[in-house]
Amino acid sequence: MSETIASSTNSGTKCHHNPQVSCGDCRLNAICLPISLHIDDIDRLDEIIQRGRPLQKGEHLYRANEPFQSVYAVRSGTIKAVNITNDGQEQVTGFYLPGEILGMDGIANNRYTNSAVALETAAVCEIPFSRLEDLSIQLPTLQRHFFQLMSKEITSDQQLITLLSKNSAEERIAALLLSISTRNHNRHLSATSFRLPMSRADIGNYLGLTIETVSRVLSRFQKNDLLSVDKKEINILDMDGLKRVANVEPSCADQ
Amino acid sequence: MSETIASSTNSGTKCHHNPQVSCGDCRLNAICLPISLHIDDIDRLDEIIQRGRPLQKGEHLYRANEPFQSVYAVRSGTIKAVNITNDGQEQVTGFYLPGEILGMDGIANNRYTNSAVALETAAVCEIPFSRLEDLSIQLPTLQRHFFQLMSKEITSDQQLITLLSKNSAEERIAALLLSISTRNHNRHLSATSFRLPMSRADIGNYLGLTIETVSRVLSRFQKNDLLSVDKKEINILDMDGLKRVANVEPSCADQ
DNA sequence: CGTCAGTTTGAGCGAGCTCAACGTGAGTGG
DNA sequence: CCACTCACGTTGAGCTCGCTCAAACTGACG
Repeated sequence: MSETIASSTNSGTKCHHNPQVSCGDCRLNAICLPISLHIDDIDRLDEIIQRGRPLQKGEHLYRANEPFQSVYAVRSGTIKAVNITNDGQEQVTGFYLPGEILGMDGIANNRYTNSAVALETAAVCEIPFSRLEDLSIQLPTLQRHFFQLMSKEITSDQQLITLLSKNSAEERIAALLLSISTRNHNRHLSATSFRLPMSRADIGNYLGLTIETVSRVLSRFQKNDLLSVDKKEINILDMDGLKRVANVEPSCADQ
Repeated sequence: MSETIASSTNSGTKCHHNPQVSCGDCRLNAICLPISLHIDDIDRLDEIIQRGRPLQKGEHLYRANEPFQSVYAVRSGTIKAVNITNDGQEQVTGFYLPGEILGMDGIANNRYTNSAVALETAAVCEIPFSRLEDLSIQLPTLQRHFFQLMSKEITSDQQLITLLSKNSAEERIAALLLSISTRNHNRHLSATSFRLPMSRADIGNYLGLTIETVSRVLSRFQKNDLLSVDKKEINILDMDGLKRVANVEPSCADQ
């Protein structure tokens, strides 16, 4: 495992948006692309990764239909992926938190099918895909890991399909809250107390609901003492109750 | 292109379920995994592919939670992928027609997350994944193509997410019909006249609708002279009208 | 002939949408 | 400092699309 590497080297600059930190030093390397790579191999991956200035809230990382060049790892902040429908509506297809990879939709046709927009100040690592392909040939572990990442995107998209097709408004919103909670926990943040990075409109769009319904359901959850809501601050008070509402067995959430 | 290969070699056995046909001889090799591979490379791919007896209607190709070993290319017939929810309901996440690849959901955790069930007598090519990985390292074109296939699965899942989240029952059903039409056309079959391989229940499950709604919408389409329906036989009478209902620009459908 | 799975059609209901009003807080400019 | 705006969120009232429940039809098969 590579977790020991992160703490053994210098980590003087603490700001999460800092573009200087290499993969070997990154606190996310246990859940990001470098997972299970050897030390030397992490350095080789590190060499192809480009780190630019942070994105401001609302700024595009890429736009649908642009030529595909790279996939991106979120370093800090949150990015949403948005699909533009034929009649001009937007569909949010995913929220990407630190350590998660986006842009893989662009591989199929060498054009992104989604747009990616920062929901708050966010820093990303750009991974030029052609160089990742080359490196994958030399490092079978990396090839396998990237296959797994894409497969994970497929399974989480299919989870969302199921959610949209089968579940009520309450179940959808509970499932999203639990998903964010779990992903925070995996990043060693609080599973019960966090700030939603996205607006009610984004939540509704993602879950196929109106903002009014999102608002009403959150109010209802609060009334039932499942959680407390203050604008975007969420405090889960009754985790098991929330899981019961989401129809999820007590141990897991989606993604 | 490899299309010329198919017709230049012997194709004495015409039955689509025939397990003897190699990739080089297969009439689907222009849209299946061998696409854009060189002749010699197709033979190397062919060596790792296993072809068993056809599946009967209702038979499982694999089940959710089984250890992942292989991905599968559909050779004939139709396979549906089904996700089992926590509370035991089934969600159809995709229909796979000849030339299409399924099973990629299993890569992430070395277990299938879906079950795969034959909707009619169907033959598949089994592609052991570990051998595909090895070959991908030796054939960069194959690696790239498999990345593209996975990406295509992601984009088509996201199309479905958008459909479920934003579109009415009529739009969803029109979109599905157009998708099947397009995919038939790509396989050099009629785009306007075909047999639905799946039941109303499967359609409804896939599209997040009840069987009653599916039936009513199809009746309405027939009443409006968009198509004629006779059990599972579909005849599209007004393609542009159907595309208008689906909110799709005249040239394309999903997947 | 009965049975059974799949499908069609009708009648009434309800979850979530639409429309509308109001509340809140941050920013801006006098 | 207040007045104003603007984005975002909350809450209420009524409506609608698709669901539920129920009945009847069709064709395949023993």
